[in-house]
Amino acid sequence: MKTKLDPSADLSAQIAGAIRDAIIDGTLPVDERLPSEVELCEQFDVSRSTVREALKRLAAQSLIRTQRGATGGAFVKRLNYADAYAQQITTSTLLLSINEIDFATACEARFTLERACAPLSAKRRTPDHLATMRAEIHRQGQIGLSDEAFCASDVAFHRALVDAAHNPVLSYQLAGAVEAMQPLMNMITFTARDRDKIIRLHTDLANAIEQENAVEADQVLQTLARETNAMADTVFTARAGR
Amino acid sequence: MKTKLDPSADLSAQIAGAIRDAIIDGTLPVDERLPSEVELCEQFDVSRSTVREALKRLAAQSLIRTQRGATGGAFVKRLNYADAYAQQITTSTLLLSINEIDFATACEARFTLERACAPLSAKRRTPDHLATMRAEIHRQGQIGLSDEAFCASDVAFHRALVDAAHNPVLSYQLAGAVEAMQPLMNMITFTARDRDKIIRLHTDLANAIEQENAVEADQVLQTLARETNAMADTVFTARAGR
DNA sequence: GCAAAATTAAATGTCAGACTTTTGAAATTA
DNA sequence: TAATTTCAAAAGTCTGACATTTAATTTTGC
Repeated sequence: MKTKLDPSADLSAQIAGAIRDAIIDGTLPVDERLPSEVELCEQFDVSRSTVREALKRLAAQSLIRTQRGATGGAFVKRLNYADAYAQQITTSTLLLSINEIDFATACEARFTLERACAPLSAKRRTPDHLATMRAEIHRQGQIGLSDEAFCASDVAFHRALVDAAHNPVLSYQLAGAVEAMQPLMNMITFTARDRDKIIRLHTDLANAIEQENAVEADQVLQTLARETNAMADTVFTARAGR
Repeated sequence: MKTKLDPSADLSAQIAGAIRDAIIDGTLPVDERLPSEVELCEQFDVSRSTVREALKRLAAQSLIRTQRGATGGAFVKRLNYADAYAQQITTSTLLLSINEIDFATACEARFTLERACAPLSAKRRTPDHLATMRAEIHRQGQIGLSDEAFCASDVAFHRALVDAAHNPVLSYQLAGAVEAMQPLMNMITFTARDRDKIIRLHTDLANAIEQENAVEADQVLQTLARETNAMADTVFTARAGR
């Protein structure tokens, strides 16, 4: 079964597109083995290099995995959350940095999404998630903690808050927003007073979630959003002044 | 400057990773030309096929674009929203379908995110967005409209609602959630009465947004979420019964 | 001298064929 | 029967060639 391609356009992109479509619409189910490279050469009437370039494109999108050896080949990959996260985060991070999204916009998006999540988290949180949140709060209070480590802990704290909603789709969407902001957050140097303020708000938030108090959690998140913006403003105006 | 690679692992993946890192951390700025394929061969001490496979991986993630000809080469691409959307939607769609996310979970995520957006939309909506919403409502009322077209219009309506918040990061995040749900939505056949109900709620929602009434908009969205779940339940239990 | 046309060079795109490495299965042997 | 060897299929890599595209350069014609 020869499949026709447009010889004037990029062949490997066309082949990758054809296979991608077959995966998305279910023609090629998960764990199905694709034809071998040589068979694909014959099917599309191209050389092996071209087929291989197409397969690498698909591998880069986590659509296939390959195995070497006798029973090896390219298989439709069961896309897992870890791979999807990783891809979403590179894309989101680049989108923010390249398109010069300002801190306020990214911050608004992040806290808007988190506030949406909070009522569900308050209702469904388990001791496990609360423990993670408390542990991160404790870490944030340690002296000598670098700004990067503080920000990383901040991400972990908010991640736990989101995961507590027990909705994998929400977790997936929000992970992108929160993690993509990290490079922006890392531009800020937090003063000791800033950190204290954040830690206090985190504690309030954890308490509200523990008490299943969605209204209180929402208010804390609003305050946290305002404070974060204010801190960023201070840093950026000071930097612009020099 | 030779860069060392681990010869036991996938070479093209390592090269792609090295270049990707350089792009993400800003070492390679937007529109910068990468070394030519031959130069990359020398730098990494591999053959041209391997270099090309690495470049195709990067192209698949929209990190580079290539130009042929004398002054051509591979350039760091300015990632735009359209490309980022497209990638996010393929990933989200696959994640939902492959991991058997149930309708209720996806639906909850979608409406939770939309409800987060609604207050901002109510505050910032322009006549333009309202006009789009009204136009889609009108289309949804046309007789003889196929289920697919109805769903597509539904997506367009909610997209306009989200875009009215005037936050590109929110639009980006939500587009993934809403569009990824479309295959699930397309499994549902809406009865005429269902459509009427949805159209009435859409009208209420557009009115609330027009009147800048965030509370009302939130309540309508909650109702819409409940109704959508109920309709899906009816369809799925009926299907399971047979 | 200037504009159009032809040439050239550099880069990606494609192809063909060889060799290497991995890996499971089959054949052989103790 | 169990361990070992052999084999074959498949992906991974390399080399070298040719095709195509594109901009810069050179040549030509007036």
